[in-house]
Amino acid sequence: MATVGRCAMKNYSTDFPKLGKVATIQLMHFEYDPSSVEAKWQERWNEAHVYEVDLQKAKKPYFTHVMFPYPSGDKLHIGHWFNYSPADTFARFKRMQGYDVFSPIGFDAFGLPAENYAIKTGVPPQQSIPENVRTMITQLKRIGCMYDWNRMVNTSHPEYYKWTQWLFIQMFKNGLAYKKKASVNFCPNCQTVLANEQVKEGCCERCGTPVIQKMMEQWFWKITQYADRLLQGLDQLDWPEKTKTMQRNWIGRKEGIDITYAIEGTKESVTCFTTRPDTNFGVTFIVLAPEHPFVKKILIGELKSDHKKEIAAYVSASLKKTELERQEEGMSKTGVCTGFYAVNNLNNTKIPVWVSDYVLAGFGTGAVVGVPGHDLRDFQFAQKFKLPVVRVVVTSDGDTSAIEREVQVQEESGTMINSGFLDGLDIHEATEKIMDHLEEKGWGKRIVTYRLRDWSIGRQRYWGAPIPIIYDPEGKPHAVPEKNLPWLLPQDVEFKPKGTAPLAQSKELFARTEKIFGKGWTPEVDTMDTFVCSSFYSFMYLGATNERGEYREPDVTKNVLVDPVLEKKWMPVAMYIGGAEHACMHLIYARFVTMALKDFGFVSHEEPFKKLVHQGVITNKGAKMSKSKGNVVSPDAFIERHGSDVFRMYLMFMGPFTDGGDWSDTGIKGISRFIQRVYKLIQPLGESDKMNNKSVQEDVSVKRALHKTIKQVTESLETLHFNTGISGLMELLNVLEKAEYVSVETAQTFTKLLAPFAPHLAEELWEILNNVSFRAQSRSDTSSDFIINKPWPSFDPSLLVTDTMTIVIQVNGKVRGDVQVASDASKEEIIASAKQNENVMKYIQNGIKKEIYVPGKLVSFVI
RNA sequence: GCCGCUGUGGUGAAACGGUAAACACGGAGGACUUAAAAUCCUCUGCCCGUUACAGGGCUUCCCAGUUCAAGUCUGGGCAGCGGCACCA
Repeated sequence: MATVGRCAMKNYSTDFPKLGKVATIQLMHFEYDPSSVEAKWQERWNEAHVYEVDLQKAKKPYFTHVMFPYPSGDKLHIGHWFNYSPADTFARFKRMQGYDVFSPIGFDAFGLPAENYAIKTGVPPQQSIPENVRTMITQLKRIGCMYDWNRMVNTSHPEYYKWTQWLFIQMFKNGLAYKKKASVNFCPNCQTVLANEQVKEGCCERCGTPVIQKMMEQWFWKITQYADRLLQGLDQLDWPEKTKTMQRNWIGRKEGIDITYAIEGTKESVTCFTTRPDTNFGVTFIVLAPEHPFVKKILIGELKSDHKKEIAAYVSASLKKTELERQEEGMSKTGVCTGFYAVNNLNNTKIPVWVSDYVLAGFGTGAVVGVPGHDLRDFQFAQKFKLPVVRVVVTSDGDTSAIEREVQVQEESGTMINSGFLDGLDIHEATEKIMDHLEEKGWGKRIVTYRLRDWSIGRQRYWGAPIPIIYDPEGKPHAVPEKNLPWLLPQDVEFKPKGTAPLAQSKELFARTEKIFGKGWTPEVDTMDTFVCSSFYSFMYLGATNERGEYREPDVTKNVLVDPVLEKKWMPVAMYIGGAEHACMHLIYARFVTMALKDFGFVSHEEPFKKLVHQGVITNKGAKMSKSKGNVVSPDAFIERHGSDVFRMYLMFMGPFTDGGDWSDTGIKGISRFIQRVYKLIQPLGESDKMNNKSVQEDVSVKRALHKTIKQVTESLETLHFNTGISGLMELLNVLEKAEYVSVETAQTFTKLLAPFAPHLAEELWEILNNVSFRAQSRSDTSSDFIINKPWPSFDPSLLVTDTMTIVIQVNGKVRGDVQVASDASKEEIIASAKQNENVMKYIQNGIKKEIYVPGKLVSFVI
């Protein structure tokens, strides 16, 4: 129809509608044109700085943000929208509830995704990243989120990364950063070391290449020192249980004992870690990891072994295997005998010492006792190499070993046999008793182990914050003095990875180091893992001052990472929203760094995120959307056609926020219709003088429906059930459309309820309704202020009570009818009238055994 | 293998232990239109029954249990998803 866009062209001025328009308006078919209206309000919000918060003056601080994106070359995809728009709806709701909501956004601009994009396009990251950031800012602004753009952060900006470097220096000074030669995960494709957390199923988290183990001199941060605190802190957090469990499992605290065995005919001993010392009488062999020091001594000839050749071949072969190959070998065990024997002091038996790569160098002591009677892996090893199997536990069903059924069962209960002084004891009692015994004799020592490894933070890549370390001519590391920060990322390097750290090629970096520190001094050439940059960015938001990524406190020598007053006031983040995939990466690093910063005295809180929510994943035909699969759905076409409001509402309406779901655009029409219908209902109110007609009264049922909706939408938003919130608004719209008369007050309240979901349309309608109110001189909300600054409506509980109510009648649990009664009817009256129901009477003829009345709900007869 | 989550119409989904399927999509029929789109109205879980109304039976992955009453609580299966995994 020709009127498309017509409404969009008028009404933007605050001029009153001309008289005489009323009659024609009712005949016209109005359509809402989102593209111009959304642009208009985005501009006005921007001009009025509505979403900027005065952090000092704010009275009811509410700090919320989403996990910031990395600026790769791709545009914002559905996943971003599914994360950001519901988060924004929640932030708007909180703001209307009267909180000073601080909702910033930034860019995780260092690291592999950004750098890989640069490598692919051949454009250096220092050039392409700012471009991508600019594009993404434009796109983010089109969503219409209430971001405080004055406090944007960008981790690749020197103003930011000097604080990343400052953080490293604090870690170094406090003994939490150290360099050591260790077997580390290495991705041959990305040409860099990876942290344990960044290896998924033996492959690189970023590119999927099988990861290999490499001995390298690397920088680590001592996250293991915080293992127990990271574990305990979880109990206080309002986080999804699933995420807390994942962190608990990742930390993997285990209590056990280190038992030391003398090796016959040598002065050597081997220490094995076990959590099941109760089965120690069943030990028939010992297995060492190929990297174990005892094995090394054999290889260098310090210990004489007849099997040296086989051992050497085995060790070199297994060191070449990738993580994936080790895993794929699965159940088939390999290994070689060393020819040495250990002595089990408990029963004075001689047990052979073997080498096998099913024992991991990095866990426990890198040596285990083989208990083939009660451990599947040991059993398989024993079978393969014809080693004896001894059973020492009888389970309750009389089975001496689960192994007999070819399944590994970690007995939860059972009784000891074949175990000397432990015989007859329950396995738990036996565990305690033998640990006491071993400690008394000096053969063992109770110990707690963790699965958690120290965080390997060095990367042999270009696009990251340089590690602020310099080496003196003796090779001893020193921190770059704070006054020399930012320790700039050199520009004179080829950024494409070649297996060595790109910074090592920088003449400028080496010259700079010698110039400042003297001849013979050299710089560290690794850069930091991007997860270091993102481990403290919430604090950085509080110190950011503008959209260019500059900060309030540029001087790192003052050690003020964040203004302590602001930090106390705003942290921890009240609501943090982002993907569950960060459960054991970013979310554990950020907690560790916050704890360390607290211990160093720079911040007052120990946990960064008080409440955490994960949005679900949007898939396409069941598969995760990814560029490589070519199944990424772009939001652009939908926004072009329906506008941001409709698109974000559709994403919220699709299903529960935390569930995600499979993408399909079949329902977006429903939301688009809803938006049009809302406009069609409310827009004419702004043009007519209908509301001045005092002879027409709004029906009480309309008020009642309105208040029911206020309650429903408020509760839905509080619990992030956006889908049911929207359906509540739809139900109300259905009522309003059928009503003969809708008051301006009702329309205003409806618009407020709509505001967090469809902010642009709500502002538009608010403006329209305010013009009317102003003319009518009858409203208090007459200012031309934004709807986002208006208070969230509250409901009147008395309006939720109706005069009559429907009581359902059940007989033996089956519904047999219902009855209308007055709201204030007594139990007796209600039961009496229930018995009068014609259909019910058929069933209760033979007498009633029991009568149950659930107030306001139902009557249940048992016959 | 271990840990966690999920399972409801043709579809996305609702449902303080209390009328299962709200809201929406899709579908069918109708109105308007030269026509299409858009819009509006009616119907829409399955089966029996009736000209029509009434009625009745069945139904939330499967099997038990608790309860006047179970999608919801308990136990045991099955299926799917996610995390961890040769971790001693």
